[in-house]
Amino acid sequence: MTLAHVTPAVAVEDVDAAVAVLRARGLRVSSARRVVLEALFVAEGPVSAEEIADGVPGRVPPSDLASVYRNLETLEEVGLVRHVHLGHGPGRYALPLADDREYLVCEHCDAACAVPEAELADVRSLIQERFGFRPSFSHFPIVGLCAACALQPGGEEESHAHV
Amino acid sequence: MTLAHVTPAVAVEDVDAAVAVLRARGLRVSSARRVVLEALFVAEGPVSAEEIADGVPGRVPPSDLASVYRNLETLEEVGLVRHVHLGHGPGRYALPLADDREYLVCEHCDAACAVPEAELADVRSLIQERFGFRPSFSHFPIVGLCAACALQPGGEEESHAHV
DNA sequence: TTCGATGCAAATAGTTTGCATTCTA
DNA sequence: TAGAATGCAAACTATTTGCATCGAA
Repeated sequence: MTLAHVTPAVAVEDVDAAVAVLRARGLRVSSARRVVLEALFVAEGPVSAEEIADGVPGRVPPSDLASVYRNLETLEEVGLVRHVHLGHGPGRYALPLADDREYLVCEHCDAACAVPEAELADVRSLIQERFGFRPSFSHFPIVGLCAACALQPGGEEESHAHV
Repeated sequence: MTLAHVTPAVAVEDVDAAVAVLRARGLRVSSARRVVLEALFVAEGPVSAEEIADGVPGRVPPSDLASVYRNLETLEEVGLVRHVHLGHGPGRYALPLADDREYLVCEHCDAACAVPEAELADVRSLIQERFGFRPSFSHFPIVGLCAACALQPGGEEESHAHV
């Protein structure tokens, strides 16, 4: 599954809008599929398939993990979902919101810091000019040390991730 | 295993030199451990643990995969080995050679293009100035589209990886 | 002769697939 | 009511761990 063909993002403002997109593409709107969308709308940032399958108490019912994966794949083909690999750990899925954000992931404390994608524009063009290589920080983001962890070389094992 | 403490690289020119380093650290030199080193010296670039365990016909005998992982971990703690995550797929291990190289990985054709780490210096400093974030392209390299794949948006499923 | 390292097997995490059943369109 | 999607179980990939045995120092 080398996302060779990255479907253009389809930003929608609520579950109903997403559902309309699905119908427009001739896809069925099952409750399992709707639940995945609900979980993504409730989520504050990129979440794992397992977190989606677990549901959100009182807000989103739990669902079958395999179906979640299948639905995420379908939704991503449609453009309603994107996924990122934030260093180690499971892939994380999110809605492509209006303000596109990319991540800087700290490999020490696991914090993922979201920056507007525009702010990486000249990093991207610097790399493209020099190597003829067009980096995409949206699927495999930049990993390194956040400001805090760069300073203190010794300790700090706390994870203050805010994905 | 969040490589919080990245051991300084120890570049050696042959298996015997590596073995000497092990002994100096009070580590034992078993045949399994020596075989991992031999495989890494024979390898042309970063290889997976499984490739090491499979051995090289006529040159390096196959070995137990679990032991390979344990030895790679030990060798990495000593600084004799580094590992990278080249997009999807297994982690890949290599000796830290004198001329440090980092990778640009094409997510379309899987080619991994090695560039001298010095050539990424100002990409690194641009990111550090702007975000106070110190990127490390050595563990999770930059992923995107290589020159060839960036040009032809449609086809091309061939993998011309040269890691 | 000790304790680090091995090799096998089993466990684990993340993800995918097969298949009979369910339910949307 | 056709066939898309589900849900469960099982397979799969990458990696780790338990444990009895072996062997380097």
